[in-house]
Parts: sequence; structure tokens; C-alpha cells
Amino acid sequence: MGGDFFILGGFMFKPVSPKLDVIQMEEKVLSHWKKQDVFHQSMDLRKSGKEYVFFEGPPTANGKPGVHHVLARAFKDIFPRYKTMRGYHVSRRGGWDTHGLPVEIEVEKKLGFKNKRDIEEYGIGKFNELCRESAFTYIKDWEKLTDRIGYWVDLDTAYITYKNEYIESIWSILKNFWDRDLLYQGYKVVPYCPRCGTPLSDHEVAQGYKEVSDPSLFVRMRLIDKPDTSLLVWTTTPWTLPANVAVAAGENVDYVKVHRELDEGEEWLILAEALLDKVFGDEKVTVVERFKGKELKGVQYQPLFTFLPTEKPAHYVILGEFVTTEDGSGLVHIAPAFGQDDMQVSQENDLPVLCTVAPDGSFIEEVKDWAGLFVKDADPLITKNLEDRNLLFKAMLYTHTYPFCWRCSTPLLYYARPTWYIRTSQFKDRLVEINNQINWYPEHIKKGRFGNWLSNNIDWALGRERYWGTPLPVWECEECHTQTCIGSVAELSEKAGRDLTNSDLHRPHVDEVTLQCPDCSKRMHRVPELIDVWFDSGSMPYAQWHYPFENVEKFKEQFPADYICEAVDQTRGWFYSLHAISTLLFDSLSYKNVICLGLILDGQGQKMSKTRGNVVSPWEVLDKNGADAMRWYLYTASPPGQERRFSSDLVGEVLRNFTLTLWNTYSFFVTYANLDGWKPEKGAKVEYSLLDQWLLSSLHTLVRDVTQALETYDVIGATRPIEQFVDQLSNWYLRRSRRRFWKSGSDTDKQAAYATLYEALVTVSKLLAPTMPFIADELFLNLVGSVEEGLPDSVHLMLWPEYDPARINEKLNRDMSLVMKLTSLGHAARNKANRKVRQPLSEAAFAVSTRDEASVLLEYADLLEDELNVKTVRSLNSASEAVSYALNPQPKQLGQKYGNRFPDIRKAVLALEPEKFAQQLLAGESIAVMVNGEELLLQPDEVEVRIQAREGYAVGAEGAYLAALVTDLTPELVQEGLAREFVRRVQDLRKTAELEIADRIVLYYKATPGLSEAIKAFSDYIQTETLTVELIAGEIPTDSVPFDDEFDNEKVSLGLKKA
RNA sequence: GGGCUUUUAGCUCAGUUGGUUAGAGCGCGCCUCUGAUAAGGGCGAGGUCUCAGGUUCGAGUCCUGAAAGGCCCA
Repeated sequence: MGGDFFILGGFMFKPVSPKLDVIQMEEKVLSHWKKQDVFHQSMDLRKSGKEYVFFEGPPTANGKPGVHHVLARAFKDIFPRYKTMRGYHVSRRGGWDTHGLPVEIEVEKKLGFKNKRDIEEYGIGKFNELCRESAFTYIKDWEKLTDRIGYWVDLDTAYITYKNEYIESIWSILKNFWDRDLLYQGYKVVPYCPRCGTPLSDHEVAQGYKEVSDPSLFVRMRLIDKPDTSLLVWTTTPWTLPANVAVAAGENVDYVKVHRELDEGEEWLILAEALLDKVFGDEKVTVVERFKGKELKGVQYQPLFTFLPTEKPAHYVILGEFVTTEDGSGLVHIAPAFGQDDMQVSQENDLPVLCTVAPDGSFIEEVKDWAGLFVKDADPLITKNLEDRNLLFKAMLYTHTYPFCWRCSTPLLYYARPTWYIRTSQFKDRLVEINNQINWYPEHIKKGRFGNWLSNNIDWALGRERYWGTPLPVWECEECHTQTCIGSVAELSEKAGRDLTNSDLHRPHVDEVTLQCPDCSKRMHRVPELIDVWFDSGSMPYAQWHYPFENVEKFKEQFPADYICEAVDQTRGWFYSLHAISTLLFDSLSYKNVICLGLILDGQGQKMSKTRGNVVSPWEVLDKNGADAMRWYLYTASPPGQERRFSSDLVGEVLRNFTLTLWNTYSFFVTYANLDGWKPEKGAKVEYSLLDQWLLSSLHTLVRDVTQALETYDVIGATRPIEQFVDQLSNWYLRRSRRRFWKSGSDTDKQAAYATLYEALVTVSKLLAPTMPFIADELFLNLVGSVEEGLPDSVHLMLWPEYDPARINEKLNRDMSLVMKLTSLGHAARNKANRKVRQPLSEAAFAVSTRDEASVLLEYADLLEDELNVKTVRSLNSASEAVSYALNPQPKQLGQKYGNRFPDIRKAVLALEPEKFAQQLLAGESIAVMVNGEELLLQPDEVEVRIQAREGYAVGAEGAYLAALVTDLTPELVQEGLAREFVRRVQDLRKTAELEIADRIVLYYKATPGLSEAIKAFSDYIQTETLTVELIAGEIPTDSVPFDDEFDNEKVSLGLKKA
């Protein structure tokens, strides 16, 4: 070292400590953004730019945000930031989902309610007010988290689904559907929660399947004609038996009648042949008859129960396609009110529907024995009743998956209810075709999960019999049942005959609005249903602008979205509702690109959920490692579509390996640039070294690759390469360049080093802006903001870097990776020879595989010599030295060329004399091999020449590459080694004495003779390295900083004083 | 039950159009380098590529089947 360290011209970057307090740094950047309102600036700045449209899928703020929300928000953030830097205008309006059962459930819990009746007694108005508040219970947590992770979304103008304007937009969409006859009321057996008193949507049902044991009953249904003969019928829901109207048999299923001896008398049972063993087990029964299912058709049996009268013929055998012989008896009990198949087959056969159960899940009065009892609780009583009447053949437990209410865990009933539907199935083909225009990441979702879902589309069950949600705007006449759909507040006002502009569109207020029936002039009341909340969020492209009542132009500009992003659980949720509504409404897609994220699992691979209690708080991670590291982990850990394990430790790794590496490179640059008073100058002529050119080539390659990745929504491709680059920047470029920064004065080489490192850091700060917005801005503001006047206040207001193809030099990139490989082999050789790097060696020789590579060796000789601490390097070109050759037939080339003759060729090549043929191959000649009596000419690229170390030599080798070291030491080399050991001690001492990097010292030493001679011989070197002004042999003064050590059989005492 | 997806080192993940010695990072042990670094370098331990068949001269990779995990739908 030994430069002149003083400040030139007064210019300085803001000094940077190598120790990074990442939390403090991020908070400082946050407050800078806030003070300058950088987010809004970033939008205002691009006002005249092209629009890039992003839709925010609205979360509900009635729960605390978790890690999975950070995941989604991190991915949502990256492209709007990137596109802004590409010159686009990206308005990012936030949104809140506020309606729906989850909100109601929270309020019910708070109030201690058990069912819907409690809500009605409490008052729907009061209840809904609580829901309105509850929807924003954790809004502060959401805002705080959104802010802290640097997710730029406009929450000040966020749309809110409970606003009248939002609801009115939805009404206009529904009215559109109504006018086109796409909205209808139907009756269907639906999964129904008796506690919540509402049917559940398919996706709600799917969330609640549990494995349970239910009673499994085989019952006798005695034939009217022959009472000792019974149909053996199986059910797992005894409570549905009082509603039985028929038994279904499979048309082509084989059935048998068997004879059984009983304690008292005998009986005959009819069941499917395939199930004989399962039903009777070891019991011996006699098959007395065989027949197909169709022969059973119309056979009448005695009903088990007769609580309700049957208005039509019932209790006979019908045929059903759904009958299987996997379980039960092959004869299926049919209760149309309580099963989807049952309802359908009953309609086809004109059977009566017996509804024995009230909406709250209890038996109705007519079912005298169990009236008022919850049906599932009645199962054992029904079983007992059948047993007493000798109608029970066998009762067991049956383990299967059964749906439960996803919120309250009540077992669901399949239950016939009237409900409202949208005719989406009519648009199945368009849904599929339009989906084909969407870019899905990962791609398999498009044809797979989402595509399959669309091609099996069934009508959207829209109705919800609840309280807090968007009311279905259909009014029905109490007298003649004429229905009408209202599409706006104005229309409602007009038909109601009073101004309703400022009245709340929620229940109960909207229910109080009655209209006059146009047909019979009686009163029309609103139907009781609300709509599915997914329709709320799926309407956001329109409703967020109060379209079509206002902002028609704005809507057109902001539709469809260029990009949306949510987790995979939204396939049937938001992804579908957006897609279905835009397809039905405009025959259009509503998003062009979509990233579908995998779920976050805990450290053990379990899904994080509140009920499991394994939720990692995002704050735990943010407070420890910061937002950048957390974001970076989420981007780089695994492809976005894949589920990923998550823990705080994994994020800590990012901080240590990536953030700090980058930070230290930055800190190094600032420290030395300030010492040298270096400042970037535009247009300055720079003479780049080979190493500089290599780094710049890598840098421009990086810009190219990252840009391309972002253009194709490839987040891993946009992040992992930056990590690699920073690693090479720090651990190769900077390590190899340190001395260029230390040396005195200011020559062109030093200028080049500064210019190169500076360009790399500034460019990396821009490349990191979308992904690590905090550290990116910290670097940028100091590196660029300190230098240039009149620049924007943030890297996020800058334009994305362009790469210069002329700077990309593929050969240079290849050459340098060869050099890195060779140094690595050289280090390995040193290790084997037990020669530490500080000990200089006279020579390193390398074997490479081509002539081109040999020239690389010469070109980078200085670098290799310095890195390996050897005096000379050369290439090994004959087998006479430390190595021998081996021939390695290349399976790829030879296999493709010769197919199944390859094994023989391989054998033949391995049997050759390696040394002789290796020389031929290395000279670029082909070689002749005899294979099964035929001579084949093998080309040089078909047989690799491998170099192997001979015993006893210090070599490192891999594939065709090898490094060999001359390990003999001359006295000069030993002395130089000692001098370096000595320098190392002095440097340590400087550090312990807490000297500044540029401080000069006076050094006293006393050493054993060998070392003393080395010190004298290398005194210039020592003084330069350690900034020693005076090097004094003799006694160590008592007022100096002392140090004693022993190495290589030498002893030394040191004393240091600041000069 | 169906669809999609995953399964590679203790952990997190790569693995090109199939090519014979399956890699990286973290963690662990030993050594080493260092006046930017919380770091870097080298060596080592750690793998029946979930399993079973098949295609092929050759399978982590392609095909069939199975198992386990996950999500979605019944």
C-alpha cells in the first residue's frame, strides 16, 4: 500500500460503514420515500407513458396478514416497479374485500351467536354495522405491513366492496345478465350448513372435507309380494331413510337372491353378486337365483317409515347409472331431498320428494319419533328403531371423507334448496377459448387445473341466504310472483317512487324498499338472497370505477389487466370470477398475464394455518432480516408456482450471503473512492484492463438476461443471476483488484478499476430496484445522487438500464471461467502438497484441453501467478512430467453415431495404449480402432484425452484440466515466505491497535536469525505493505503496542507506534 | 374417486435434446486466505435420484404402474 490518501477537490460520497444495520437502513429509505412521496412521483412522472395495468386482488382485513400475504404482495410489486422504470404509467389501486361469511362469522363469534335466528333477533341492521367495522379490524396491520415490505399500492384510493357505488356497479352487471336471461332461480340439492343456515359454494365445501366414521347400515326392504324376501339396501346416512322413496339398481349389474337360515325361520335377500363376500364374510349362504339389475325394475317394497304421505307412486326399484358395486350392497337408497343423484333420478322417474328436515337441520314435526332432533344425532335412534323391527341386517362403522362447514365445522347436509344461478355453462366454449389467450405462470395451470375446471363448467350458484353482502337486486310480487331485476339506484328510486340516492343498499334497508307490481299492482319485495362474495371481487375491474355510471374512459384505459398475481387457491376463486364475469359481459379476458403462486408451508412442510398454530409472523422475519432479504428469499427460493417451505433462518441466509456481500463491495468502493477523492466523470476516457472488460461483459450479459426474464415474467431468471454476479464481483473481481485500489497516485489503471466497479454497482442498484427496493435505493442515492445534480430522488424514478451488446464478449466470459477453474485446481494442488498460499512457489504448470485454452493461460499468466503465489506459470504439453493420459470415449458422440455398437467401441478404445493415441488425438488426428474385425476411424472430438496425476506429484485435476506445482523451495523462496508471514503479523497488529487504513507507523522488531535475514532482504516490500516509515531492529520500546509470535521455527517480537 | 403438481445430500434447491464420475448453497469436520467482508478458497464426510416394471447400446431424464406429500374438484 502506501498511496497518498488525501481528499481531492472536497468531493465525497456519504461514508459507508462495512457493518450494515439493515433494519435502520430500510427505515431510513422508507422515511425518504414518504418525505418525497416517491411512490406518487413514480406514477406522476410517467403520466404520459403507456399504461401498464395491474389489478389488486382484494384481501379481507378482518384477519392479520401472514407470510403468504407477503409472498403475494412481493410478487405483485415486482412488475409494476419494473414497468415504471421502463417508462410505463402504472396506477396501482388497492382494494378491500369486505363482504361475506368470514366477516359474519367473526362477528357472530364475538357476540356468542349460535345460528341465524340469533342474528335476526339481534337485528340485521345492527349486525351489519358490526360487520362493516369488523371488515377493517386489522386494517392498521395491513397498512403497516404493506408499507414495511415496500409494496407500492395506492391504499388511499383503495376500492371497497361495501360502498354503494361498488354495489351499484354489480347490480348493473346482474341486470345485464338478467336481461339476457343468464340469471335464473332453480332448485337443487346443495351442500348446506344447517348451523349457518346457508348453502355453501363448491369451493367452500372443498375446504372442509374430513375423514370421519359414520354409521353404515344394511337394511331390509321387504318386498310387498313376498315379505320373507328383502332388498338388502345400504346407507351411511340413516337420517335420510324416513325420506326414502325408491331403491336404485344398476341395469347391467349382476344380482343374486340368497337363502339364509335364521334362528327363527329363514329369509331371502337380494344384493349384487360382486358384494356377496363383503356383506356376508364367513357366513355360508346359498345363492338361489341370479339376474341382471333391469329385472328388478318396478319391484315394490314396503317403506321403512311412513311419516309423510306420498302423493305419487313410490317405494319401488328404479335403475340408476351411478350404482356401483364397490361398497354396500349394489342397491342404493334414494332420498331425493338429500342427494344430488337422488334428486335427478327422482325427477326422471317422477317420484315424490319427501322433505323430512327443517332448514336448521332438525326433523320436522311430522317425523314424530324424532321431531326437533338434529338429524345426525338421530342416527343411533333410527338404527335402534330398525333393529327393534327386525329391519336391520347389519350395522357397522364406515370411514370416508365427508364435508363439514369450513367455518363452523358442522357436518354439511345435502339438502334441496331454491337458489339463484348464472348460466356460465352456456359460455363454456368461450371460457375455454378466451383462457387460451392468457399467459399462465406456471404454464400447466392454463390447460391443467384452470382449463379442466372451465371445460367442466357448471352454472355458478350465486345465491347466499345471509346478511352481510351485496343484495341480489331481484324483486318479486307477493301476489303474482312476477320478478324484476334492478340495475341501478336511479331505477330503484323511480320504481319505488322515492329518492333512494343516499340510502344504504345493504340489508335490512334495501329490503324495506317495495315496488309496485306492473302486472297486478300488488307489492313487490326483494328476494332474500345475497350474492356470492366471489362475484364482488370478480366485478372489481368495473365496480372499482363505478362503471358504467362514471369513469367510462378510465375503465377502458384500465381494462383488461396486463398482470395479476395470487396464490393457486384462487383458481376457482378470483381467477375464475374475474374470467367468468368478463367473458359473459364483454366476451373478453380480464387479465393477460397471471402468476399463480404456490402455497407457503412451514419448516416441516405443513400448510400454515391458524388452526394448526404454525403460522410464522412476517414481523418476526422483517424485524430480524429486513424486507429486502425476505422478498429476495421469496423470489429466489423456488419457482413461484411451487409450494415452498419457509422459516426465518432461510431468510437470514440471504442476508449473510447476498445482501452483506453486496454491501461490503459497496462499502469498499465508497471507502477507497473517498480516500482517493475519485468521482465518476461522464465521457472520461478509460483504459479497461482485461479483468475490467470481463466484469463489464458479465455486467452487460446480466442486464440482458435480467431484462429478458422480466419481460417474460420469469422471476427466478430475474433474480438468481444477480446473486451470481454479485458473488463474482465481490469474490473475484474485487479480490483480484484490491491492489489496484491501494496503490499510490492515480494512474489510468486505478481510474479504470474505479470506473468499472462504479458502473457495476450503479447498474446492480437499478437491476435490484424492482426486487430489493430498499438497498437498491440506498446504493443509488449515494453513488449517483451524491454526484449528479438535478437527478430524481430515487432509483425508482430512473429508467431501466440498457445493455450494450458491444460490451458482451462471450469469449472473455468463457476464458475467465477457465482461469477460475485453473486457480481452483491450483489451490487444490497446494492443499495436497501441504503448501500454504503464503509460501511462494517457483512454478505452476497446467494442462488444458485445447490450443485456445493454452493461449488463455499465457494471457492471464499474471493473474494466475498472483492468485496462486507462484513465480511462473506455463502449460504442460507432454506426458513426460507429472502426468499420464487416459482415453475417455465420449458416449454422446459415439453413441449417437454408432448406436448399439458403442459398448464394443468403448471396450476397444479402453484397451488401447493411452500415451500413444493421446498424442495423436491432441495433435488433432483421428485414430483407428479395430472393433469386431472392422476398422473404425474415431475423430478427436469423439474421444476425450484425460490427464491423470502420476503418483507422488502435487496436482489438482478435474476432467481434462490439471494443475501441477513445483514444490521445491529455494532459500530465496523460503525467505520471501517468512517475509510474508511477518507482514501478516504486522497487519494483524495494525488492526488490534485500531489504526486507520492510511496511518503510517514506526515498527520495532526482534527476531531469530533466519527471520531477521528475511526481514532485511525484503524490507522494502515489508515497509510498503504495512505503511512502515521506519523499520527498526532491536529492543521493543515500552511505549509501543507489543506483539509476540512464533512460526516456521522462528520467533519474533514486535512493537508498533503511530508515525 | 378424478384433475393438476411435487418427491434428487441433514436442510433449501439445480440438473439442458436421454450419454456412462448427479451438482450448488447452507449446515458439519479439517486445512487455508484476508487492512472490504457477517466473508472467500481447498479437502472430507453425506445420494439404492420415492418404489416396481418397460423402452434403449445407455434412464435422475422417456413410457406404464404404485406409494407418499400438496392443492383443487367430487
